[in-house]
Amino acid sequence: MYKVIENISQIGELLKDLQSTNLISLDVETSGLDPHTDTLILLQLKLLNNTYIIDARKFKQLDYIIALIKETHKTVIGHNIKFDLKFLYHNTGELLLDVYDTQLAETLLHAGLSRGFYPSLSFLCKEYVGVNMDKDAREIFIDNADIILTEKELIYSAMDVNYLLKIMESQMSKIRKEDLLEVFDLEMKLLPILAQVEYEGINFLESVWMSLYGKNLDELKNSEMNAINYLLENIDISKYKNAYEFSKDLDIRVTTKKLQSELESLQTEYILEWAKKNINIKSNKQVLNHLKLLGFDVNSTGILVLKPLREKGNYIDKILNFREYEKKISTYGENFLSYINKNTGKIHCEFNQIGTATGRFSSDSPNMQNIPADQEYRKAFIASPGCKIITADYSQAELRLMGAVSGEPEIIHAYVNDQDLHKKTATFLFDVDIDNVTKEQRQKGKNLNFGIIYGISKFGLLHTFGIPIEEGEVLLYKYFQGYKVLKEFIEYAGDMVWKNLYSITPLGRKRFFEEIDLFENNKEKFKYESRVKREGINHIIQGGSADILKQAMIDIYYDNPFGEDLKIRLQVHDELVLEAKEEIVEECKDFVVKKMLEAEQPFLGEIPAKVDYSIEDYWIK
DNA sequence: CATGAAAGCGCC
DNA sequence: AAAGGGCGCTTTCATG
Repeated sequence: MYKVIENISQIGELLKDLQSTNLISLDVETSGLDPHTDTLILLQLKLLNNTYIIDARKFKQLDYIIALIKETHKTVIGHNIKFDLKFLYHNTGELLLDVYDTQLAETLLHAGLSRGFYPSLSFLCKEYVGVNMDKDAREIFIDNADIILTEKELIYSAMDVNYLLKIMESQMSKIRKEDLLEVFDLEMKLLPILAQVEYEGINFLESVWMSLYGKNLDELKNSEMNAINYLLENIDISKYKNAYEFSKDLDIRVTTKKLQSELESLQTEYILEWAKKNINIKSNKQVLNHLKLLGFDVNSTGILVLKPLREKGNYIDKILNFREYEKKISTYGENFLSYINKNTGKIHCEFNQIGTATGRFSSDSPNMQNIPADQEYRKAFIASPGCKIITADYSQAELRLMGAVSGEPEIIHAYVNDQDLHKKTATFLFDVDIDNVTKEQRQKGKNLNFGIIYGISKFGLLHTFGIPIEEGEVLLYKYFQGYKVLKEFIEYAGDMVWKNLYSITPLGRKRFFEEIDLFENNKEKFKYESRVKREGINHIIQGGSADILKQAMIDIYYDNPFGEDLKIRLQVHDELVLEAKEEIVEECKDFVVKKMLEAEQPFLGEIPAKVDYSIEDYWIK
């Protein structure tokens, strides 16, 4: 059963229980998803076998309770607890730091498995406790801040904290069995940091963004007109009897019989006018037909296919030009303003700390990890008054880590002696002295270096860089003649991944692969085996690098001597964006860089860790 | 009309 | 034999 708490006189038993246990199951009910604009309605706590439901609208000493839990270092168990932390932080000013998240733990235990796998609370209750949770309490409270509580709401709310401890215990035994304790610990320490980062958001200067929008909107319209005009001038309209014939060839959808007959009666001289209005070059299906009419032999309109065929002023040039602006206007235009928080005026994206199979973050609402790298866009994300933005990123984190985990002496030697690794690779590829490497040769060296991390083949080199198959084959051969130990490592690691059906980062993060028994044929099996090896090897490097930046974030946060004067704002895979008080920004930068280097160095052996940084009024690399 | 897949492309 | 890793957002298009 449960006990409802509405005022201070009712907390005696709760305080007594707090002295007897270190484990608290916790959940909140709110009127919506945004801590800045929505209302905290209930806080449910389960300690030992007692469930307390605090009506946060009436109970005035919530800050006291949360501070007590925080200061006595109780472990707070929740499901997607980042959400709860943000609401509690907003309502009490206290950020709980000792947490266990059942959802995050489950994600960690299944990293890489079954796409779209979503560990909901009801799923875990069924899985670990064998209980069917018939209804989610959350929905009852949405947009219902003034709800009058009846037994129904209270029972549902109590249910949400009822099984968390049991789930945690079962998960912990799995975590130990899988030897995931260290990475688990890393994730749980990171979690509250992200709650605060998301809660605080980053300043956004709408005027900078919208002046780009205005400029790009003109460019978009021009480029669209250019493309359509070019198309209509370069295909033979006279061969079509009427507009319907033309629409079929262009694959413009004609959905009704009525429209069809109208088009059939539209004679040749009116086709152009109609076409100008109805051709949609955002439709790649249509563009593919345009290209065929213009004599290009292509089966896709993707940039990798089109780029080699691009010539200044031809249709492909015009389409690619249009697409560039279309992206800017649609994803990075007016729509983006809807992410400005009504209360704070800032952007509060979500960071999903195990948003990927490899252990990298993902970001959404908005995705702050794919904002155009142009200075002009990033200038819209600015420091608060009296503050500066520090941008700090690892230099070639993945390549350094690849050198270290493989033990490849040539890579180690290059970094130890501060050589340009891409140039060094070029010396192997083209049998030249490092001082005589041309720009083009260095570029190919770079392509190969990154390609290797991704498990590229000679076909991939053709597809991505247009390097002919024969040349690609030679380049790969020479690459591995130069980096023999790396080649051995890749082969060994691939065999291990395929044998174990998981791969593992230096910190111990695992990425799992499905066991598939039944293959239709050897071809299918070979295909899967290749994929597992490729993705598994990549996980060691990509996931290993992710571990390092996560560790750095933890060290920066928990050792921060500057308090409120230094804050993490964003994370972009190998880069941190922070904000610091102007007067002490140099010291803050030194501290951040030091912590990042210290997090990376233990994984690099002899290879020196390296961090680049900048200090500006806005986000810039 | 709603929904989901696919294509395409922004970032590291 | 297959043929570069990891994401999220926007648009079109097919389906029910």
